[in-house]
Amino acid sequence: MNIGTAAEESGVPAKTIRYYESIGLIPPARRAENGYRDYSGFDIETLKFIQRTRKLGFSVKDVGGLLQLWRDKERTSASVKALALRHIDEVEQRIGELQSIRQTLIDLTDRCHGDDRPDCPILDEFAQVPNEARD
Amino acid sequence: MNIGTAAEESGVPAKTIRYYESIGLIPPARRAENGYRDYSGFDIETLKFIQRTRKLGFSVKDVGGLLQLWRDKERTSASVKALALRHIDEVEQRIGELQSIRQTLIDLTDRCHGDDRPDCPILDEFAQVPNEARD
DNA sequence: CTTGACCTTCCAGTCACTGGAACCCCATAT
DNA sequence: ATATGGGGTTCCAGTGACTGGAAGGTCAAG
Repeated sequence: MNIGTAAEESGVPAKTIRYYESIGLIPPARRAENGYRDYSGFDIETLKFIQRTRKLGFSVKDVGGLLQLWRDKERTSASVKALALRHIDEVEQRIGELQSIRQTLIDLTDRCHGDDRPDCPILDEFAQVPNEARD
Repeated sequence: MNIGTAAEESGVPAKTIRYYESIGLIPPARRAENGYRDYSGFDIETLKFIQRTRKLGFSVKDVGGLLQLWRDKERTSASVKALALRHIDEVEQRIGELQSIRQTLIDLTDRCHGDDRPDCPILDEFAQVPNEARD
């Protein structure tokens, strides 16, 4: 199977497959006689695995770890769960930050009339003291 | 004021101030006789403005836009509000994505016993069909 | 006069791709 | 036979927003 077909089947762009090979996330592909990369059904499964974990926000490094655990039939489920739980922590951390940002922005935009006049509480807030010096 | 002091006062690292200058987000700093960058209180205000908007997740490009609006006394509050509302949309979008990721990961980890045995629903899910083919 | 803490520039690395140039290969239509 | 179009190959550069580090100049204190 050529890289284009592998890309289609796995959902990972051809360019990205080559990139994953170049950084060692996947082993170098077998080559056909003409020099083209040649992929098997198993390779596609690996690419799909990568695709799914990437979509769940795991870093490429973590995906590498997950791939190793996947291949290692002696792994403990605890080691996998630990990696996943750590990632959940990071995601929740980020959600919290974004929610705080969101609330601040909503407070600001609520106070801005948003018309033709130049005076704007949003810019005022960006320009003035952050919060506590208003007391 | 030297760059180190400006960094301290504004909260923007010296390295980052130079970077902002290099990409044109801020104009080239005045130079003292020894060639050192020299910052004024007004420069510090600008850096603080940048710091605050960056912390609210605006891209450097958007921060540039906000700086222009800030300097332009003829701007309309509507233009500022529009930029902010657009950013709120992006933030909410991202929060939604992360919440969906979080839920998926929690569902997965809940089903994983996390002990010494190798069988693990998390890896199974990453390896198997995504969702719909389970039906 | 030396030490250490500043400052300067410039280049490289991060993360995870993505775009593009320049080239090769292959099947089909003319 | 050949032109065309669509694969594939490599390698280099760019993205965003910094950050680290090397190599060197400057300055105040001991």
